Amino acid sequence: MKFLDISEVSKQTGVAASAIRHYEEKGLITSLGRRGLKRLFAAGVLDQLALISLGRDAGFSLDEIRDMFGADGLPALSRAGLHLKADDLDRQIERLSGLRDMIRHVADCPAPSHMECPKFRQLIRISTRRKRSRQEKRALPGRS
Amino acid sequence: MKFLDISEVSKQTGVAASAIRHYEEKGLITSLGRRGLKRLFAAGVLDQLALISLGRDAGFSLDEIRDMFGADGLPALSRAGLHLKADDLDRQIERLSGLRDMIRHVADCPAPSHMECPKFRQLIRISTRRKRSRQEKRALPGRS
DNA sequence: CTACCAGTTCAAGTCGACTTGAGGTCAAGA
DNA sequence: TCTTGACCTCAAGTCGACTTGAACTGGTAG
Repeated sequence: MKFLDISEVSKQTGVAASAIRHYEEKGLITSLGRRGLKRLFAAGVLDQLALISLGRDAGFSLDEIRDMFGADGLPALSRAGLHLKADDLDRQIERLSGLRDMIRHVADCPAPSHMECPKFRQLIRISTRRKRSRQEKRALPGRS
Repeated sequence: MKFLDISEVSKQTGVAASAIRHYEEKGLITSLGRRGLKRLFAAGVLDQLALISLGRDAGFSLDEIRDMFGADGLPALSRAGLHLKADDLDRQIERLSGLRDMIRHVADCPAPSHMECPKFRQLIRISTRRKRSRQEKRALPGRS
C-alpha cells in the first residue's frame, strides 16, 4: 500500500492541508503514522475526504459527519440514527427541488415582481412545509 | 392590507426578530414603514422569509439570496445567472441523493467497516464527480 | 556535515450570520 | 400625565470551520 504525505492528499482532493489537519484533530480521519514529523496517509483518506466534503455541502457539521462515518469507518450512530439522517436528506432534497423550481420560475416568469405571481407564491407554500430536524436546531436560541 | 409588527412576523415564521432586522439591514427584505420606531411589515414578508430560510438551507449566502430574489421581488441576476444557480442546485441535489444512499448503505451493510465495502466505495466515486461552482468558491484560499 | 524546505505545533485571526447587552424611544393604557 | 413594555440602535460577542503566522524539526540532497 502506498503512503501519501499531506501535500499529495491535498493536491489530489483539493482540500487544503490546514483543513486536513483540522479534520484529523477533530477525529474525522486518521493518519497511519509519521515519517519524522510528517503525517502519512493511506490512500483511503482520499475517499474519506470526498465524503466529508459531500457531507459539508449537505449542511452537516463536522461532528455530525464523524458520527455518521467515523474516522475508522465505524459510525457512532445506530442504524436508526443513520436512517434519520437519511430522512433529513430526503426532506432537504425535496426542499432544494422546490427552490430550484422557484429560481427557474423567477428566471422565466414575465411578471414584474415574482412575489406578485400566484404561481410563484404557490411554489413557496409547497416547499416550505417540512423542514429537517437539523434546521430546527439552527433556529433555537443559542445556548452559547 | 394588514400590517405586521416584528414580533408577529417572528411568531408566524419562527425567525428571530434580530435575524429579521439583520435581513432588512442586508437588503433581503424591506419594511413598509414605522409606527413610531417600530417596523411595520406587509404580509408578503412571511413568504420572503420562508424563501430566505429555504435558500440558507440550500447553502446560499444572504448575498446570493438577495441577488436571486431581491427585497422587492426584483432579482439582480440575469435570467442566465438564475439558471446557473438552478443548475448548481441540480448538481447539489444529485450529490445529496448520493450521500443519502451512502448513509442508508452504512446503516444496512453488514461489512465491519464501510470503507472496505466495494459497493460503498463505488457510491463515493459516483457522487463525487460534479461539484457546484459555489463549492469551488469555498475551496479557494481566503483573500481576506 | 550542513543546509534546505516540506511539514509541524500552537495561538491568534477571519468570515458569515446572527445574538446579546446596554441604553434609548414612544404609542397606548390607567 | 405618567408609566409601561415592546421595539429601537449600535457595538461587541459567539460559533463553526478553517486560515495564517511565527517559531521549530528532521529526512534528504549536495
